[in-house]
Amino acid sequence: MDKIKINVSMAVIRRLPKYYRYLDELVEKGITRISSKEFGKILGFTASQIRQDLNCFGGFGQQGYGYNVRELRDEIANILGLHKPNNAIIVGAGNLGQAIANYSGFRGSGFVLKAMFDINPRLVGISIGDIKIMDIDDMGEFIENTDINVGIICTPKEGAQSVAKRLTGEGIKAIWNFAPTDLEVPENVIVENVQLSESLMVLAYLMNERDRMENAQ
Amino acid sequence: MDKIKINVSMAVIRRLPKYYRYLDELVEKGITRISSKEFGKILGFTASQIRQDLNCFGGFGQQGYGYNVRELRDEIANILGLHKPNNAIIVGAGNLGQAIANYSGFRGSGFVLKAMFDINPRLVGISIGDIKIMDIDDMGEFIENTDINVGIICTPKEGAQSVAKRLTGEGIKAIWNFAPTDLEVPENVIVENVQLSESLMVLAYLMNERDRMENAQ
DNA sequence: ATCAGTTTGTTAAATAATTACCAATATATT
DNA sequence: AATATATTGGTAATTATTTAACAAACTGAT
Repeated sequence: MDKIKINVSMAVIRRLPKYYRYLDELVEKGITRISSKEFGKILGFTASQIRQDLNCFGGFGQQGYGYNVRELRDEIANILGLHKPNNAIIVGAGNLGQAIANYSGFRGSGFVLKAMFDINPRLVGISIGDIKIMDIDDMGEFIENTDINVGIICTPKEGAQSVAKRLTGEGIKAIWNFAPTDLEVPENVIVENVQLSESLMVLAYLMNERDRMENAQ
Repeated sequence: MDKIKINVSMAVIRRLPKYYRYLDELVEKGITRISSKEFGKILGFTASQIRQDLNCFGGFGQQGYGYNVRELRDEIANILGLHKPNNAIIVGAGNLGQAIANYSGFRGSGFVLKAMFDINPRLVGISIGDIKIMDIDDMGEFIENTDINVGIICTPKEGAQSVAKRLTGEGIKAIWNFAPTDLEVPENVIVENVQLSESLMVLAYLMNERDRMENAQ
């Protein structure tokens, strides 16, 4: 990694995975080079934005040529830290937790699921794929022994904050949160929320807005 | 709804569900009024931002008093269109599809799940709760007869675009997309993406960045 | 009723993000 | 080797978003 701008904005960071995804597709198609102009056309971004974004992390392109697709993909993988292994556990082994346990997107992201935990004795002992559901009281010991650094919260809203407290108490440094609530965690703990209900409400809004527009015509 | 600014930015729209969620909690706690200042403290926003956002849709507050919590919540529900019924189907009845079928967040959002569809004959015929999994070839007829206007795509990446094409061909006007790909749809069709892999990569980036910072100290 | 203290809606200022531009420098062609 | 063409990286201009400021208008207490 050549350079890293001190404060890369979240707007840029949230575009990186999309760059990565499309570059990976280009590699698979056997395309070896691409200009910001072409890439922008594919992504629906301006060429300027792509060049600005990439330049937060280094000058990966070459004048008159563009970007080497494979090289750029690997650089972005590196920036995203996709090569770094991170052991994770899921807390909450209900429908959503089980779906996440089966989630194929872990592959290639560096995250490795090591176990699931639940309070429901009916679930404890079951395996999802090769992942065991364990009692949540065994969680602390497991985290310590297995070098877990990511907790994935798939509990209902009500239990989420207490789970977060327990996880951070055990020294976990990052949480992927699917519970529909904002977690309070110590300053150095990273939380990335997946708010399904918010996404659904935005969809409702956009549908509603379109109706308003049509009626206004 | 008093007024609606012509072009409300997506930044504002994506904050509305959060306003709604917190207002709902305040109603449940029995709090009847709140100022933008207090509300901002709870949400982690500035008071200015809250007043600006709300004023895109109307003057819901009162000087010297603040906002009536219940009233404001109901106004936002109305703006989001949460009272309008929208019949939905899920396409792709694997782990994720089943988890979404059981998703409690549909309640109170106006969306009603009517059926699920899959190509896998092993899944067709099974019920998830009281929702039947049907053969995808029966989808067109079902959409027509049941007044479906939202499709929820939970298929793998590979099948997603063809499903989207089929759905829009049947006249569906909105898609909630969980497949890790960008869908091409006719102009008037709304797509809201839930990109789990992008969220996970952002988490990876932030963890990686924190490590860089710590090593730089 | 009056007055001090609040708090809004709105306008202005400041900040952030995106887009346009262009010199520098590469490639490709003759 | 010379020249035309392409394309970057960085800077400047533009646009969008957020924050600050404040007159107007309400509440609640005396």
